[in-house]
Amino acid sequence: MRDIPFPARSIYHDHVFFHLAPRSLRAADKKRSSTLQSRLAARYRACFHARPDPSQHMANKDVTDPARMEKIVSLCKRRGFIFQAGEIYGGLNGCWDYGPLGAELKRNLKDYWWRKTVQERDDVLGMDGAILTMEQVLISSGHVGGFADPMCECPLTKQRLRADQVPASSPGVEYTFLGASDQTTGKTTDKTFTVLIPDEKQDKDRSAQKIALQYYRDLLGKGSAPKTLDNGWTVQPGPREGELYNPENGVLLSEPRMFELMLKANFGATGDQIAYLRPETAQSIFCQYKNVLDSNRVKLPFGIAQCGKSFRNEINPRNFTFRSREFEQMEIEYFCHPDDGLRLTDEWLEERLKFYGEIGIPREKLHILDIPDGERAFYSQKTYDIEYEFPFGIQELEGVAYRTDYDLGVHEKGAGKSLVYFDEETKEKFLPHVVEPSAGCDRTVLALICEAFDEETLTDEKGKEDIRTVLRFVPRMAPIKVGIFPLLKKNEDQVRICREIQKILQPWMTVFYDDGGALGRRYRRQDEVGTPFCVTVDFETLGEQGGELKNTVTVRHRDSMEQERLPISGLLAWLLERVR
RNA sequence: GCGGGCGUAGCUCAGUGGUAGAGCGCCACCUUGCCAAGGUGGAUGUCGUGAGUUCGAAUCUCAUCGCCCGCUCCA
Repeated sequence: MRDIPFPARSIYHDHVFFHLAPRSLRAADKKRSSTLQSRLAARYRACFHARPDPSQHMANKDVTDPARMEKIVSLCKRRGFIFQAGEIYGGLNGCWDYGPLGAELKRNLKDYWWRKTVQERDDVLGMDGAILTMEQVLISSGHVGGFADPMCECPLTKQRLRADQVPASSPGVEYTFLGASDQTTGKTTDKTFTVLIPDEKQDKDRSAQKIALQYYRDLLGKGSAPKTLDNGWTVQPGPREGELYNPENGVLLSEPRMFELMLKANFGATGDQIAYLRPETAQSIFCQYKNVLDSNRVKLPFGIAQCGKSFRNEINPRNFTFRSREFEQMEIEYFCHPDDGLRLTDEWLEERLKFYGEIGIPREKLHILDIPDGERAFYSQKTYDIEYEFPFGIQELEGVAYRTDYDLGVHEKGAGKSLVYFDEETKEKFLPHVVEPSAGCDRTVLALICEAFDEETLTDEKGKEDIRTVLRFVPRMAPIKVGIFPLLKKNEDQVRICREIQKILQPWMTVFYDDGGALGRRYRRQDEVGTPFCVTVDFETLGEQGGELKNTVTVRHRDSMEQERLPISGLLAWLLERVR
């Protein structure tokens, strides 16, 4: 991908930059362009006071790279990173299993996050809450009822509209059609269709018939045969009380339906007790905030971190593991004095960006959105989205949200228990505010793979070209740290020494022994799964070429393909320094 | 959930009503003294699943599951 130079601009701190590499669009897809363009334009408005003309930077740069994504998905399956859940039964939509290498990768990410956020900080404690969640908790948080918007559907355009956002219709005449038939196929329908034609419209009967025919044409099949409106129609003044009409075409919308956004679990002897699978790990933290505080002698500001599974009934899982029904979150709820909330939100953003750098996602590939007023959740005073340039588009990895005292407030009220904090020093009593850096674990794993994936063209002495597929994980994320190979598998001494080296390294890191095929091929196999180092035991190791190189091995580097000679005795220390 | 496209070996795909295929990968043996594809042999499929039409279905029809694109949604 080519990058168009663009000035980064500081918006609130000198050290935080908005990365504005404007993404452009596939010229072939105009419809898509316009949506994306408007979305991007909105982002520019959101991020800048004085904004540059986005259109200047939109050209000639593909925002998506489906071919690259296909290769990544294929590699993931072929080498055992990620499989579709229940694949042999046809697969379960929106669910994925991590294979051997994927599990290592994900574990490395979670372990590193835990180490950095919990173990190496004095002010953050860990917890691990239950997945099954009481309905009461989620009623208080607003997940039951509150966030599930009733939606209506337009039978003509199939558009979905939020019932509470449909504007009132102006007075007119409501036509109800009672059915139609197709003269050639003989197909008929008695489905009714209702449309409101506003009073100011001329020739209402014709307008109503035209739109009804459009509806029945879609229903009966798109053949060219004329359709007839059977049974005529009825007319009454509209709009009727309590009914909603599509503002664009006047069509009567379907009854509002609630969308089930959470997954339920039934249990108890007769299965009539219900609980929800948590839609986020945050709620158990809020509910246990007081217990953690009381049992650990901590003072504000402090945080509680949790990593674990959450579940959402995604309408439309998509983009490989990016949007799944079951996913893992890495969340921190950082409790603080109300005066410190905004400052800490900025500090956490910076902290989290540092983290992404440490796991191998460069700052240039991250986009930070400062979500403007009106687009944030109503309780949030500040929200940053950290987005990554996936091959399928720029998508969110993490949100850093200043949630004020909303969460503790609703649980205090819902549970009827005081969650007020008493500051010994200032003698002040208050409900703590919360800053929440909430990261998607599976998304980050996907970002790690996407970022690491590379195809390198090598040219040998004869000028022959060869493509090397390599995953350039930073060593601390790599599923396998070291490959161990005998130069010749028939040489018993080489094999024995390899096994000895394996025993030395195994307690400290993942290693992989391989003696299959030519040595170069083994190197390439490890490149493809991102193993940063390979150790080869050869004839020098055995001391056959004079004693000088005895007990040394070749260490080969994944990225440069260069080699160096190291003594076996120093191997463990040398590797530990580089893989942690 | 709606509309369009698609589903054949581990992967990428060819095969449009008449014996299930190719390349790569994989396994075994040989060869190989440090960057893949040299030799010999081998395994692999209920053609996504189920029903229907047909003497006969990977191929046609319907349903279903899944994937991709677009809408919609994303606390």
